[in-house]
Amino acid sequence: MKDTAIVAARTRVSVLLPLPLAGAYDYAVPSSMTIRPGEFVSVPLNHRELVGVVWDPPPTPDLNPIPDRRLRPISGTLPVPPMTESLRRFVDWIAAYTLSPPGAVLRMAMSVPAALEPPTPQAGWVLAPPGGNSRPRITPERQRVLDALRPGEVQAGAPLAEAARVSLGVLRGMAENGLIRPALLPHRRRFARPDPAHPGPALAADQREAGAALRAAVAARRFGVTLLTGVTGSGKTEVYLDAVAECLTQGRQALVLLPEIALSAQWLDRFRARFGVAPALWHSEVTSRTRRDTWRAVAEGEAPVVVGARSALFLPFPDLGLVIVDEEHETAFKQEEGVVYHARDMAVVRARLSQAACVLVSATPSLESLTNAETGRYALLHLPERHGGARLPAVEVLDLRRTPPERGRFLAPPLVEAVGETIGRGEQAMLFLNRRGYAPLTLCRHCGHRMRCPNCTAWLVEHRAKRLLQCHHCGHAEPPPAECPECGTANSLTAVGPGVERVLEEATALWPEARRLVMASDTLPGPAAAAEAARAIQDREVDLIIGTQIVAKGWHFPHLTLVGVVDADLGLAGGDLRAAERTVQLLHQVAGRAGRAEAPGRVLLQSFSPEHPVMRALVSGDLEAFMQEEAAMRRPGHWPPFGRLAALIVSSEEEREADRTARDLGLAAPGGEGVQVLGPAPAPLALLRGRHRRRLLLKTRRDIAVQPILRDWLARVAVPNHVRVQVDVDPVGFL
DNA sequence: GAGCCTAACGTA
DNA sequence: ACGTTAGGCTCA
Repeated sequence: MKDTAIVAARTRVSVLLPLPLAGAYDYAVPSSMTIRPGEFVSVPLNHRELVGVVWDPPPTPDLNPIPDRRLRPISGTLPVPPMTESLRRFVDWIAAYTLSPPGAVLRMAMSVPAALEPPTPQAGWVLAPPGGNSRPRITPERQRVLDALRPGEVQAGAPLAEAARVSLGVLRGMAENGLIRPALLPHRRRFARPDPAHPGPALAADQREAGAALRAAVAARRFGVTLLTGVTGSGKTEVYLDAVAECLTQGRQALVLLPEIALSAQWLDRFRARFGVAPALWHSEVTSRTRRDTWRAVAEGEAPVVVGARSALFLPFPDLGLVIVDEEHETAFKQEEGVVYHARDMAVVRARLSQAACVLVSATPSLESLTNAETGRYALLHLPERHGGARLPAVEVLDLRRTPPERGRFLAPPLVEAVGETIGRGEQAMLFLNRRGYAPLTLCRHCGHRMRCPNCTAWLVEHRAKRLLQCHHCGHAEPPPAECPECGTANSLTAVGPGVERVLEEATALWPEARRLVMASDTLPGPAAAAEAARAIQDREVDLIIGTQIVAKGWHFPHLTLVGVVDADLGLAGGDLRAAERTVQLLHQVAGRAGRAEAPGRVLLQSFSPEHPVMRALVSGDLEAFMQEEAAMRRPGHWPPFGRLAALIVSSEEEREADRTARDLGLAAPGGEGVQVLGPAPAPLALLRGRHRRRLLLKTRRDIAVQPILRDWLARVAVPNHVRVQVDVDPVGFL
């Protein structure tokens, strides 16, 4: 049924409320009201008024409906464009796929309650028509106001007064004298329309070709997915911005999803270079006023392009024509709390339900997307080379067994030498270590006691600058004790292993003259700090960058020619299915920061196992072959993407309760052809935020859906209060 | 999600 | 007997 179909004849409708209820509730429609599906309505629930959305009749009618006479009436409708059918189906789809209550998903699409209220019209001033009997005096101040206002133009008081360099009192006086009159400001268009014809940067031949293919996909106005790959620095962004331009020409809206949007000032510069204006932004740092305006502008079709984090998927686009997921391999797209979903996969669904083109972009695509490209479900576009004279950096492994660092140090002599040479030449170097703080472990030299988090199965990380031992999982922090809490020996606690702070300390000793900058999430709080750091690096105010994974994300540092990876083996330990894939992706992205202009780049990987397939892939640069080996390892056991996986995480503050429920689930485990349950076993973080966690994994063949099996399974097991069973369909990272 | 009910516990 | 609090239930 189309959204526009009027169902005035209905006396009752289903209303989905943004609450974790099992389903929609029915309400009576007063005869004076015309209600369409998707309408935002205010309804009574218990003793309060709530805003919900008129939902479509459920496919199977309720066997035990509330009788009409017991229904409560809808109180009113809200003056907002109704939720589109495609967004309603998206909410239903995610709820069914993730086994979440639909209302919990709806809440994500109603995250800005203020946007649903009628906008308060803003007052301003307009020139009064000439004439009238009295001739008011025109002072210089008044003249400046008259000059600042064009005939018929309405301006708000504060900016008008500022433009005319007068106080607000002058405006009031002029109004009394009939020179100007109050008027309502026209609805301000806050989002400039990006101009698809704006002259953007010149594209190379292969970029133009890929751009044309994407344009054709957008112009088809049909659903389809394209995987856009290409080495780091090959200009993928400019290519997909071409697709955005086509989408604008088609008069439809475009959505670009980025991980860690807050840190992408450089990305916005590129957008501005292509279109002349900035896009609408959507992420957690956007202020409430802007959120409200953005939500409304999107709903009214006045924000043609939105760039945002994963939650932007739930914005009310009336005519979405293109969804782009940049850095599609990033695990940051996985939402781990509340409704557990993967934004990359949901972007594909959103595009399908909106008849839109979808483009997944990465220099290091996930095995999931590569496999979909191989089987023909996705189209594949590949940009083979860097442009502007830049070449891919040369990658070497530094064997730490043969050239170990000095005792108590973490940089091996060849790396120390390379960094010294690089900054000596006036170029920039980067040391990458994916670990915040000073040291990951504090150990008693006397008794071997390790400083552990009281709430989690984790060591406390020393942050020396803050004089704290911190847990990176729950936020627990304590000052480092003077003596060992176990054996009482004084001054016996030692820092073991490096974090970026400790690498900085070593760098300071080695190159006291070099200008150093640490980039980590806790040293760059917020987008402004990150943007400032990027500017300082681009303007060559920095010689040596020491950073965690935030340095891997899409930065363009033209003067950076050397990247040293302090611990390339980090991340390979542990039984994670995707550990190798993720390490290759991360290190390849980090390596890709080097040599993005004329000067060639060099990458040194410090490793204890240079023969590991991950190191070999990085050195050869042949990621394709590496991914094929990965595929060959996962295919026989039906591991993703060649099979399906769902995790049940059982957690409780009482260890025995968690164990008992996990065991009960294990006893009730489903089976049969192509269905397998692994566990229960302690979850990788067996204790997290004070809760004991057990995990079961359901693995099925690709042609078997996990949701009905999970629903059945959970229905057969009684879960006591205080025990939580969290369902994670398609888990990434085995937390 | 939030108010309301109930049960359990504490206090005089 | 009465007040307080925590947890569970229900909402159309």
